[in-house]
Amino acid sequence: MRERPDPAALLDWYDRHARQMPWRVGPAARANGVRPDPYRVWMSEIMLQQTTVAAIKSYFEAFTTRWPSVSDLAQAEDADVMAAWAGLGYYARARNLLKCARVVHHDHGGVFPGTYDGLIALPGIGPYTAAAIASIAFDLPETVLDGNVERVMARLYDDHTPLPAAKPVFMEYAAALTPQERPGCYAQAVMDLGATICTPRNPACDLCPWRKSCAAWEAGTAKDLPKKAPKKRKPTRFGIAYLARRVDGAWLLEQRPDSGLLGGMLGWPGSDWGDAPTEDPPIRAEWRTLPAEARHTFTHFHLRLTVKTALVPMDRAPARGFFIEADAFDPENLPTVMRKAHALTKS
DNA sequence: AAAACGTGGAT
DNA sequence: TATCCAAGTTT
Repeated sequence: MRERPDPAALLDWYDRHARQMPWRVGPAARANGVRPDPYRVWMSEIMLQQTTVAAIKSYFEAFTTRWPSVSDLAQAEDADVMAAWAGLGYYARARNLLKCARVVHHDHGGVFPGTYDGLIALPGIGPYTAAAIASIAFDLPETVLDGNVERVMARLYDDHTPLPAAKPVFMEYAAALTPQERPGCYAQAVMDLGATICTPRNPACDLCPWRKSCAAWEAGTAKDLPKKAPKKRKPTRFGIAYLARRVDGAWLLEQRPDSGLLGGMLGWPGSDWGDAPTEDPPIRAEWRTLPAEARHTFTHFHLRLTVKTALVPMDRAPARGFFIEADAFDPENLPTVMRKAHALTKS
């Protein structure tokens, strides 16, 4: 007979195997009443949305060093924050990060709300992140349901209902297991379990503290769960990017509109991205087409970008965009697709 | 409620 | 090379 999953067994496992992260307070220190800085927890959770721990590492370090508190961040320039986020993706997160910091600074005295309802009212904080901050930073018994927890629940209950339709049910499973004791450790424990043991492929069931409680283990179906709705295939779009360099070395860039793809980021002026882009140079010049195109894949389409370059005189005004002096230009401040286009000019 | 929204690493 | 995947939110 299968046993009910025991939160205490997972907590015991976590006490021995908790991963260390720069924003975490380990189980031992927590037992002594130490809690993590809500600002750092929040920052980590926003960065971790659909993003791996490895990918955010240097960004978390850079952000928290440069802006040690939420009030510091609230007073930052938009352009500095967007530039610092460049390369991490999902740029709405950066815009909302700044919005959220400013609301916390101006409306909450620089102190994060200590409730789920207070947190979810903030920009960029949805159901998962509100529960994560409430539990991890404030030790409230809120239930986190992220991709890890969904996978763990699908397997514990051998539930073959495809995601995302299964989400409400998985939430019920997860909520029923959330303990009143040590909810902050528990939230991190169940996500650590999903990240290190109950992994998407080749789960390490032998090492799992919940193996005896796992219906999928019993049924031998763990590796096939969770089921997911079939994905749509990505279409290919085409575009043109115009990389103009002034004779003094300055580059012609533009700030993209706040909404939509790469919103709020710097980028090369270009055509629309579609089936057959039309020429639309941002400045009069003799344009040369580079032999290779920049290829990049976004969430929902592939892009093949034709890169055109030109050298322009000092006194010529652009129709779109603005020149950035060579000294002030850093391709690291651009989103990845724009970095790729720039890199092609150097080979 | 389905679609938009990035990127890099693993397989 | 193609596909999947990673601590989701917004519209």
